[in-house]
Amino acid sequence: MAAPPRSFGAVLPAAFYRRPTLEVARDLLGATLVHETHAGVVAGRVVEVEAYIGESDPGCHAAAGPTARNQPLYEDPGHAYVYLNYGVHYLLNVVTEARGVPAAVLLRAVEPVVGLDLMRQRRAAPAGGDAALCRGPGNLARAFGVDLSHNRCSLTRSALRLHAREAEPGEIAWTRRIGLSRGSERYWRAIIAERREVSGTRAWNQDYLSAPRPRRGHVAE
DNA sequence: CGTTCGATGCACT
DNA sequence: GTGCATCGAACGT
Repeated sequence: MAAPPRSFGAVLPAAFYRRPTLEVARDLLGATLVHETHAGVVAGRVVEVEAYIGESDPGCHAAAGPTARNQPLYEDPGHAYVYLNYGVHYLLNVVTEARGVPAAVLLRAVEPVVGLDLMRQRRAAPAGGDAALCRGPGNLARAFGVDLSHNRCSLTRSALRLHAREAEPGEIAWTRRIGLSRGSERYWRAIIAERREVSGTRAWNQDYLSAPRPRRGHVAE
């Protein structure tokens, strides 16, 4: 069998997610995403996230108000919002703010830490090596075995969890969001700078050099 | 290095 | 019927 699972920080409590989304996004950098399944344990350190905040955010799935699909965004902070994108990839979000306030943080990339063999299996050993195993939100979900069955699951109680970071994450940079048809002008993507596991081109990742700081004020009423 | 394009399922109009 | 919070292969510079 594999080596005994190493210990991580404490599981992040619901109160962690019940805060302004940009603060949650920032504080998720360096946290550890863990998933235990019958196939084994995988874990990785979060290095890239994006915030989606409210019905006034054109990039947020709640931009047109509540629908059947985006219902989890309106529910309890600390739960997962998973959906199928482009008919091909599952994307994993963590719900933030408060009940009734549709907001979430998209997990876009982690640095593989535990269960690399299982990740390689699930990802069919991608070109780019281990740094690419969980680079990009679709790849991350695949490497972690996350699919629609994890929609609405509690990230504070289930086999899919986030653990508090145990060390400072390093330099954090805010950039424009990537890949959106609307809302890409907002600097709501946070990355740990200079990490090979972060997705996007050099241009996208250097965009922060002239970027304003993210605006505050997206707090639940 | 860069850009373009097809695959693919389903929510939404 | 339209349009994606993507990915990787294929091609151009």
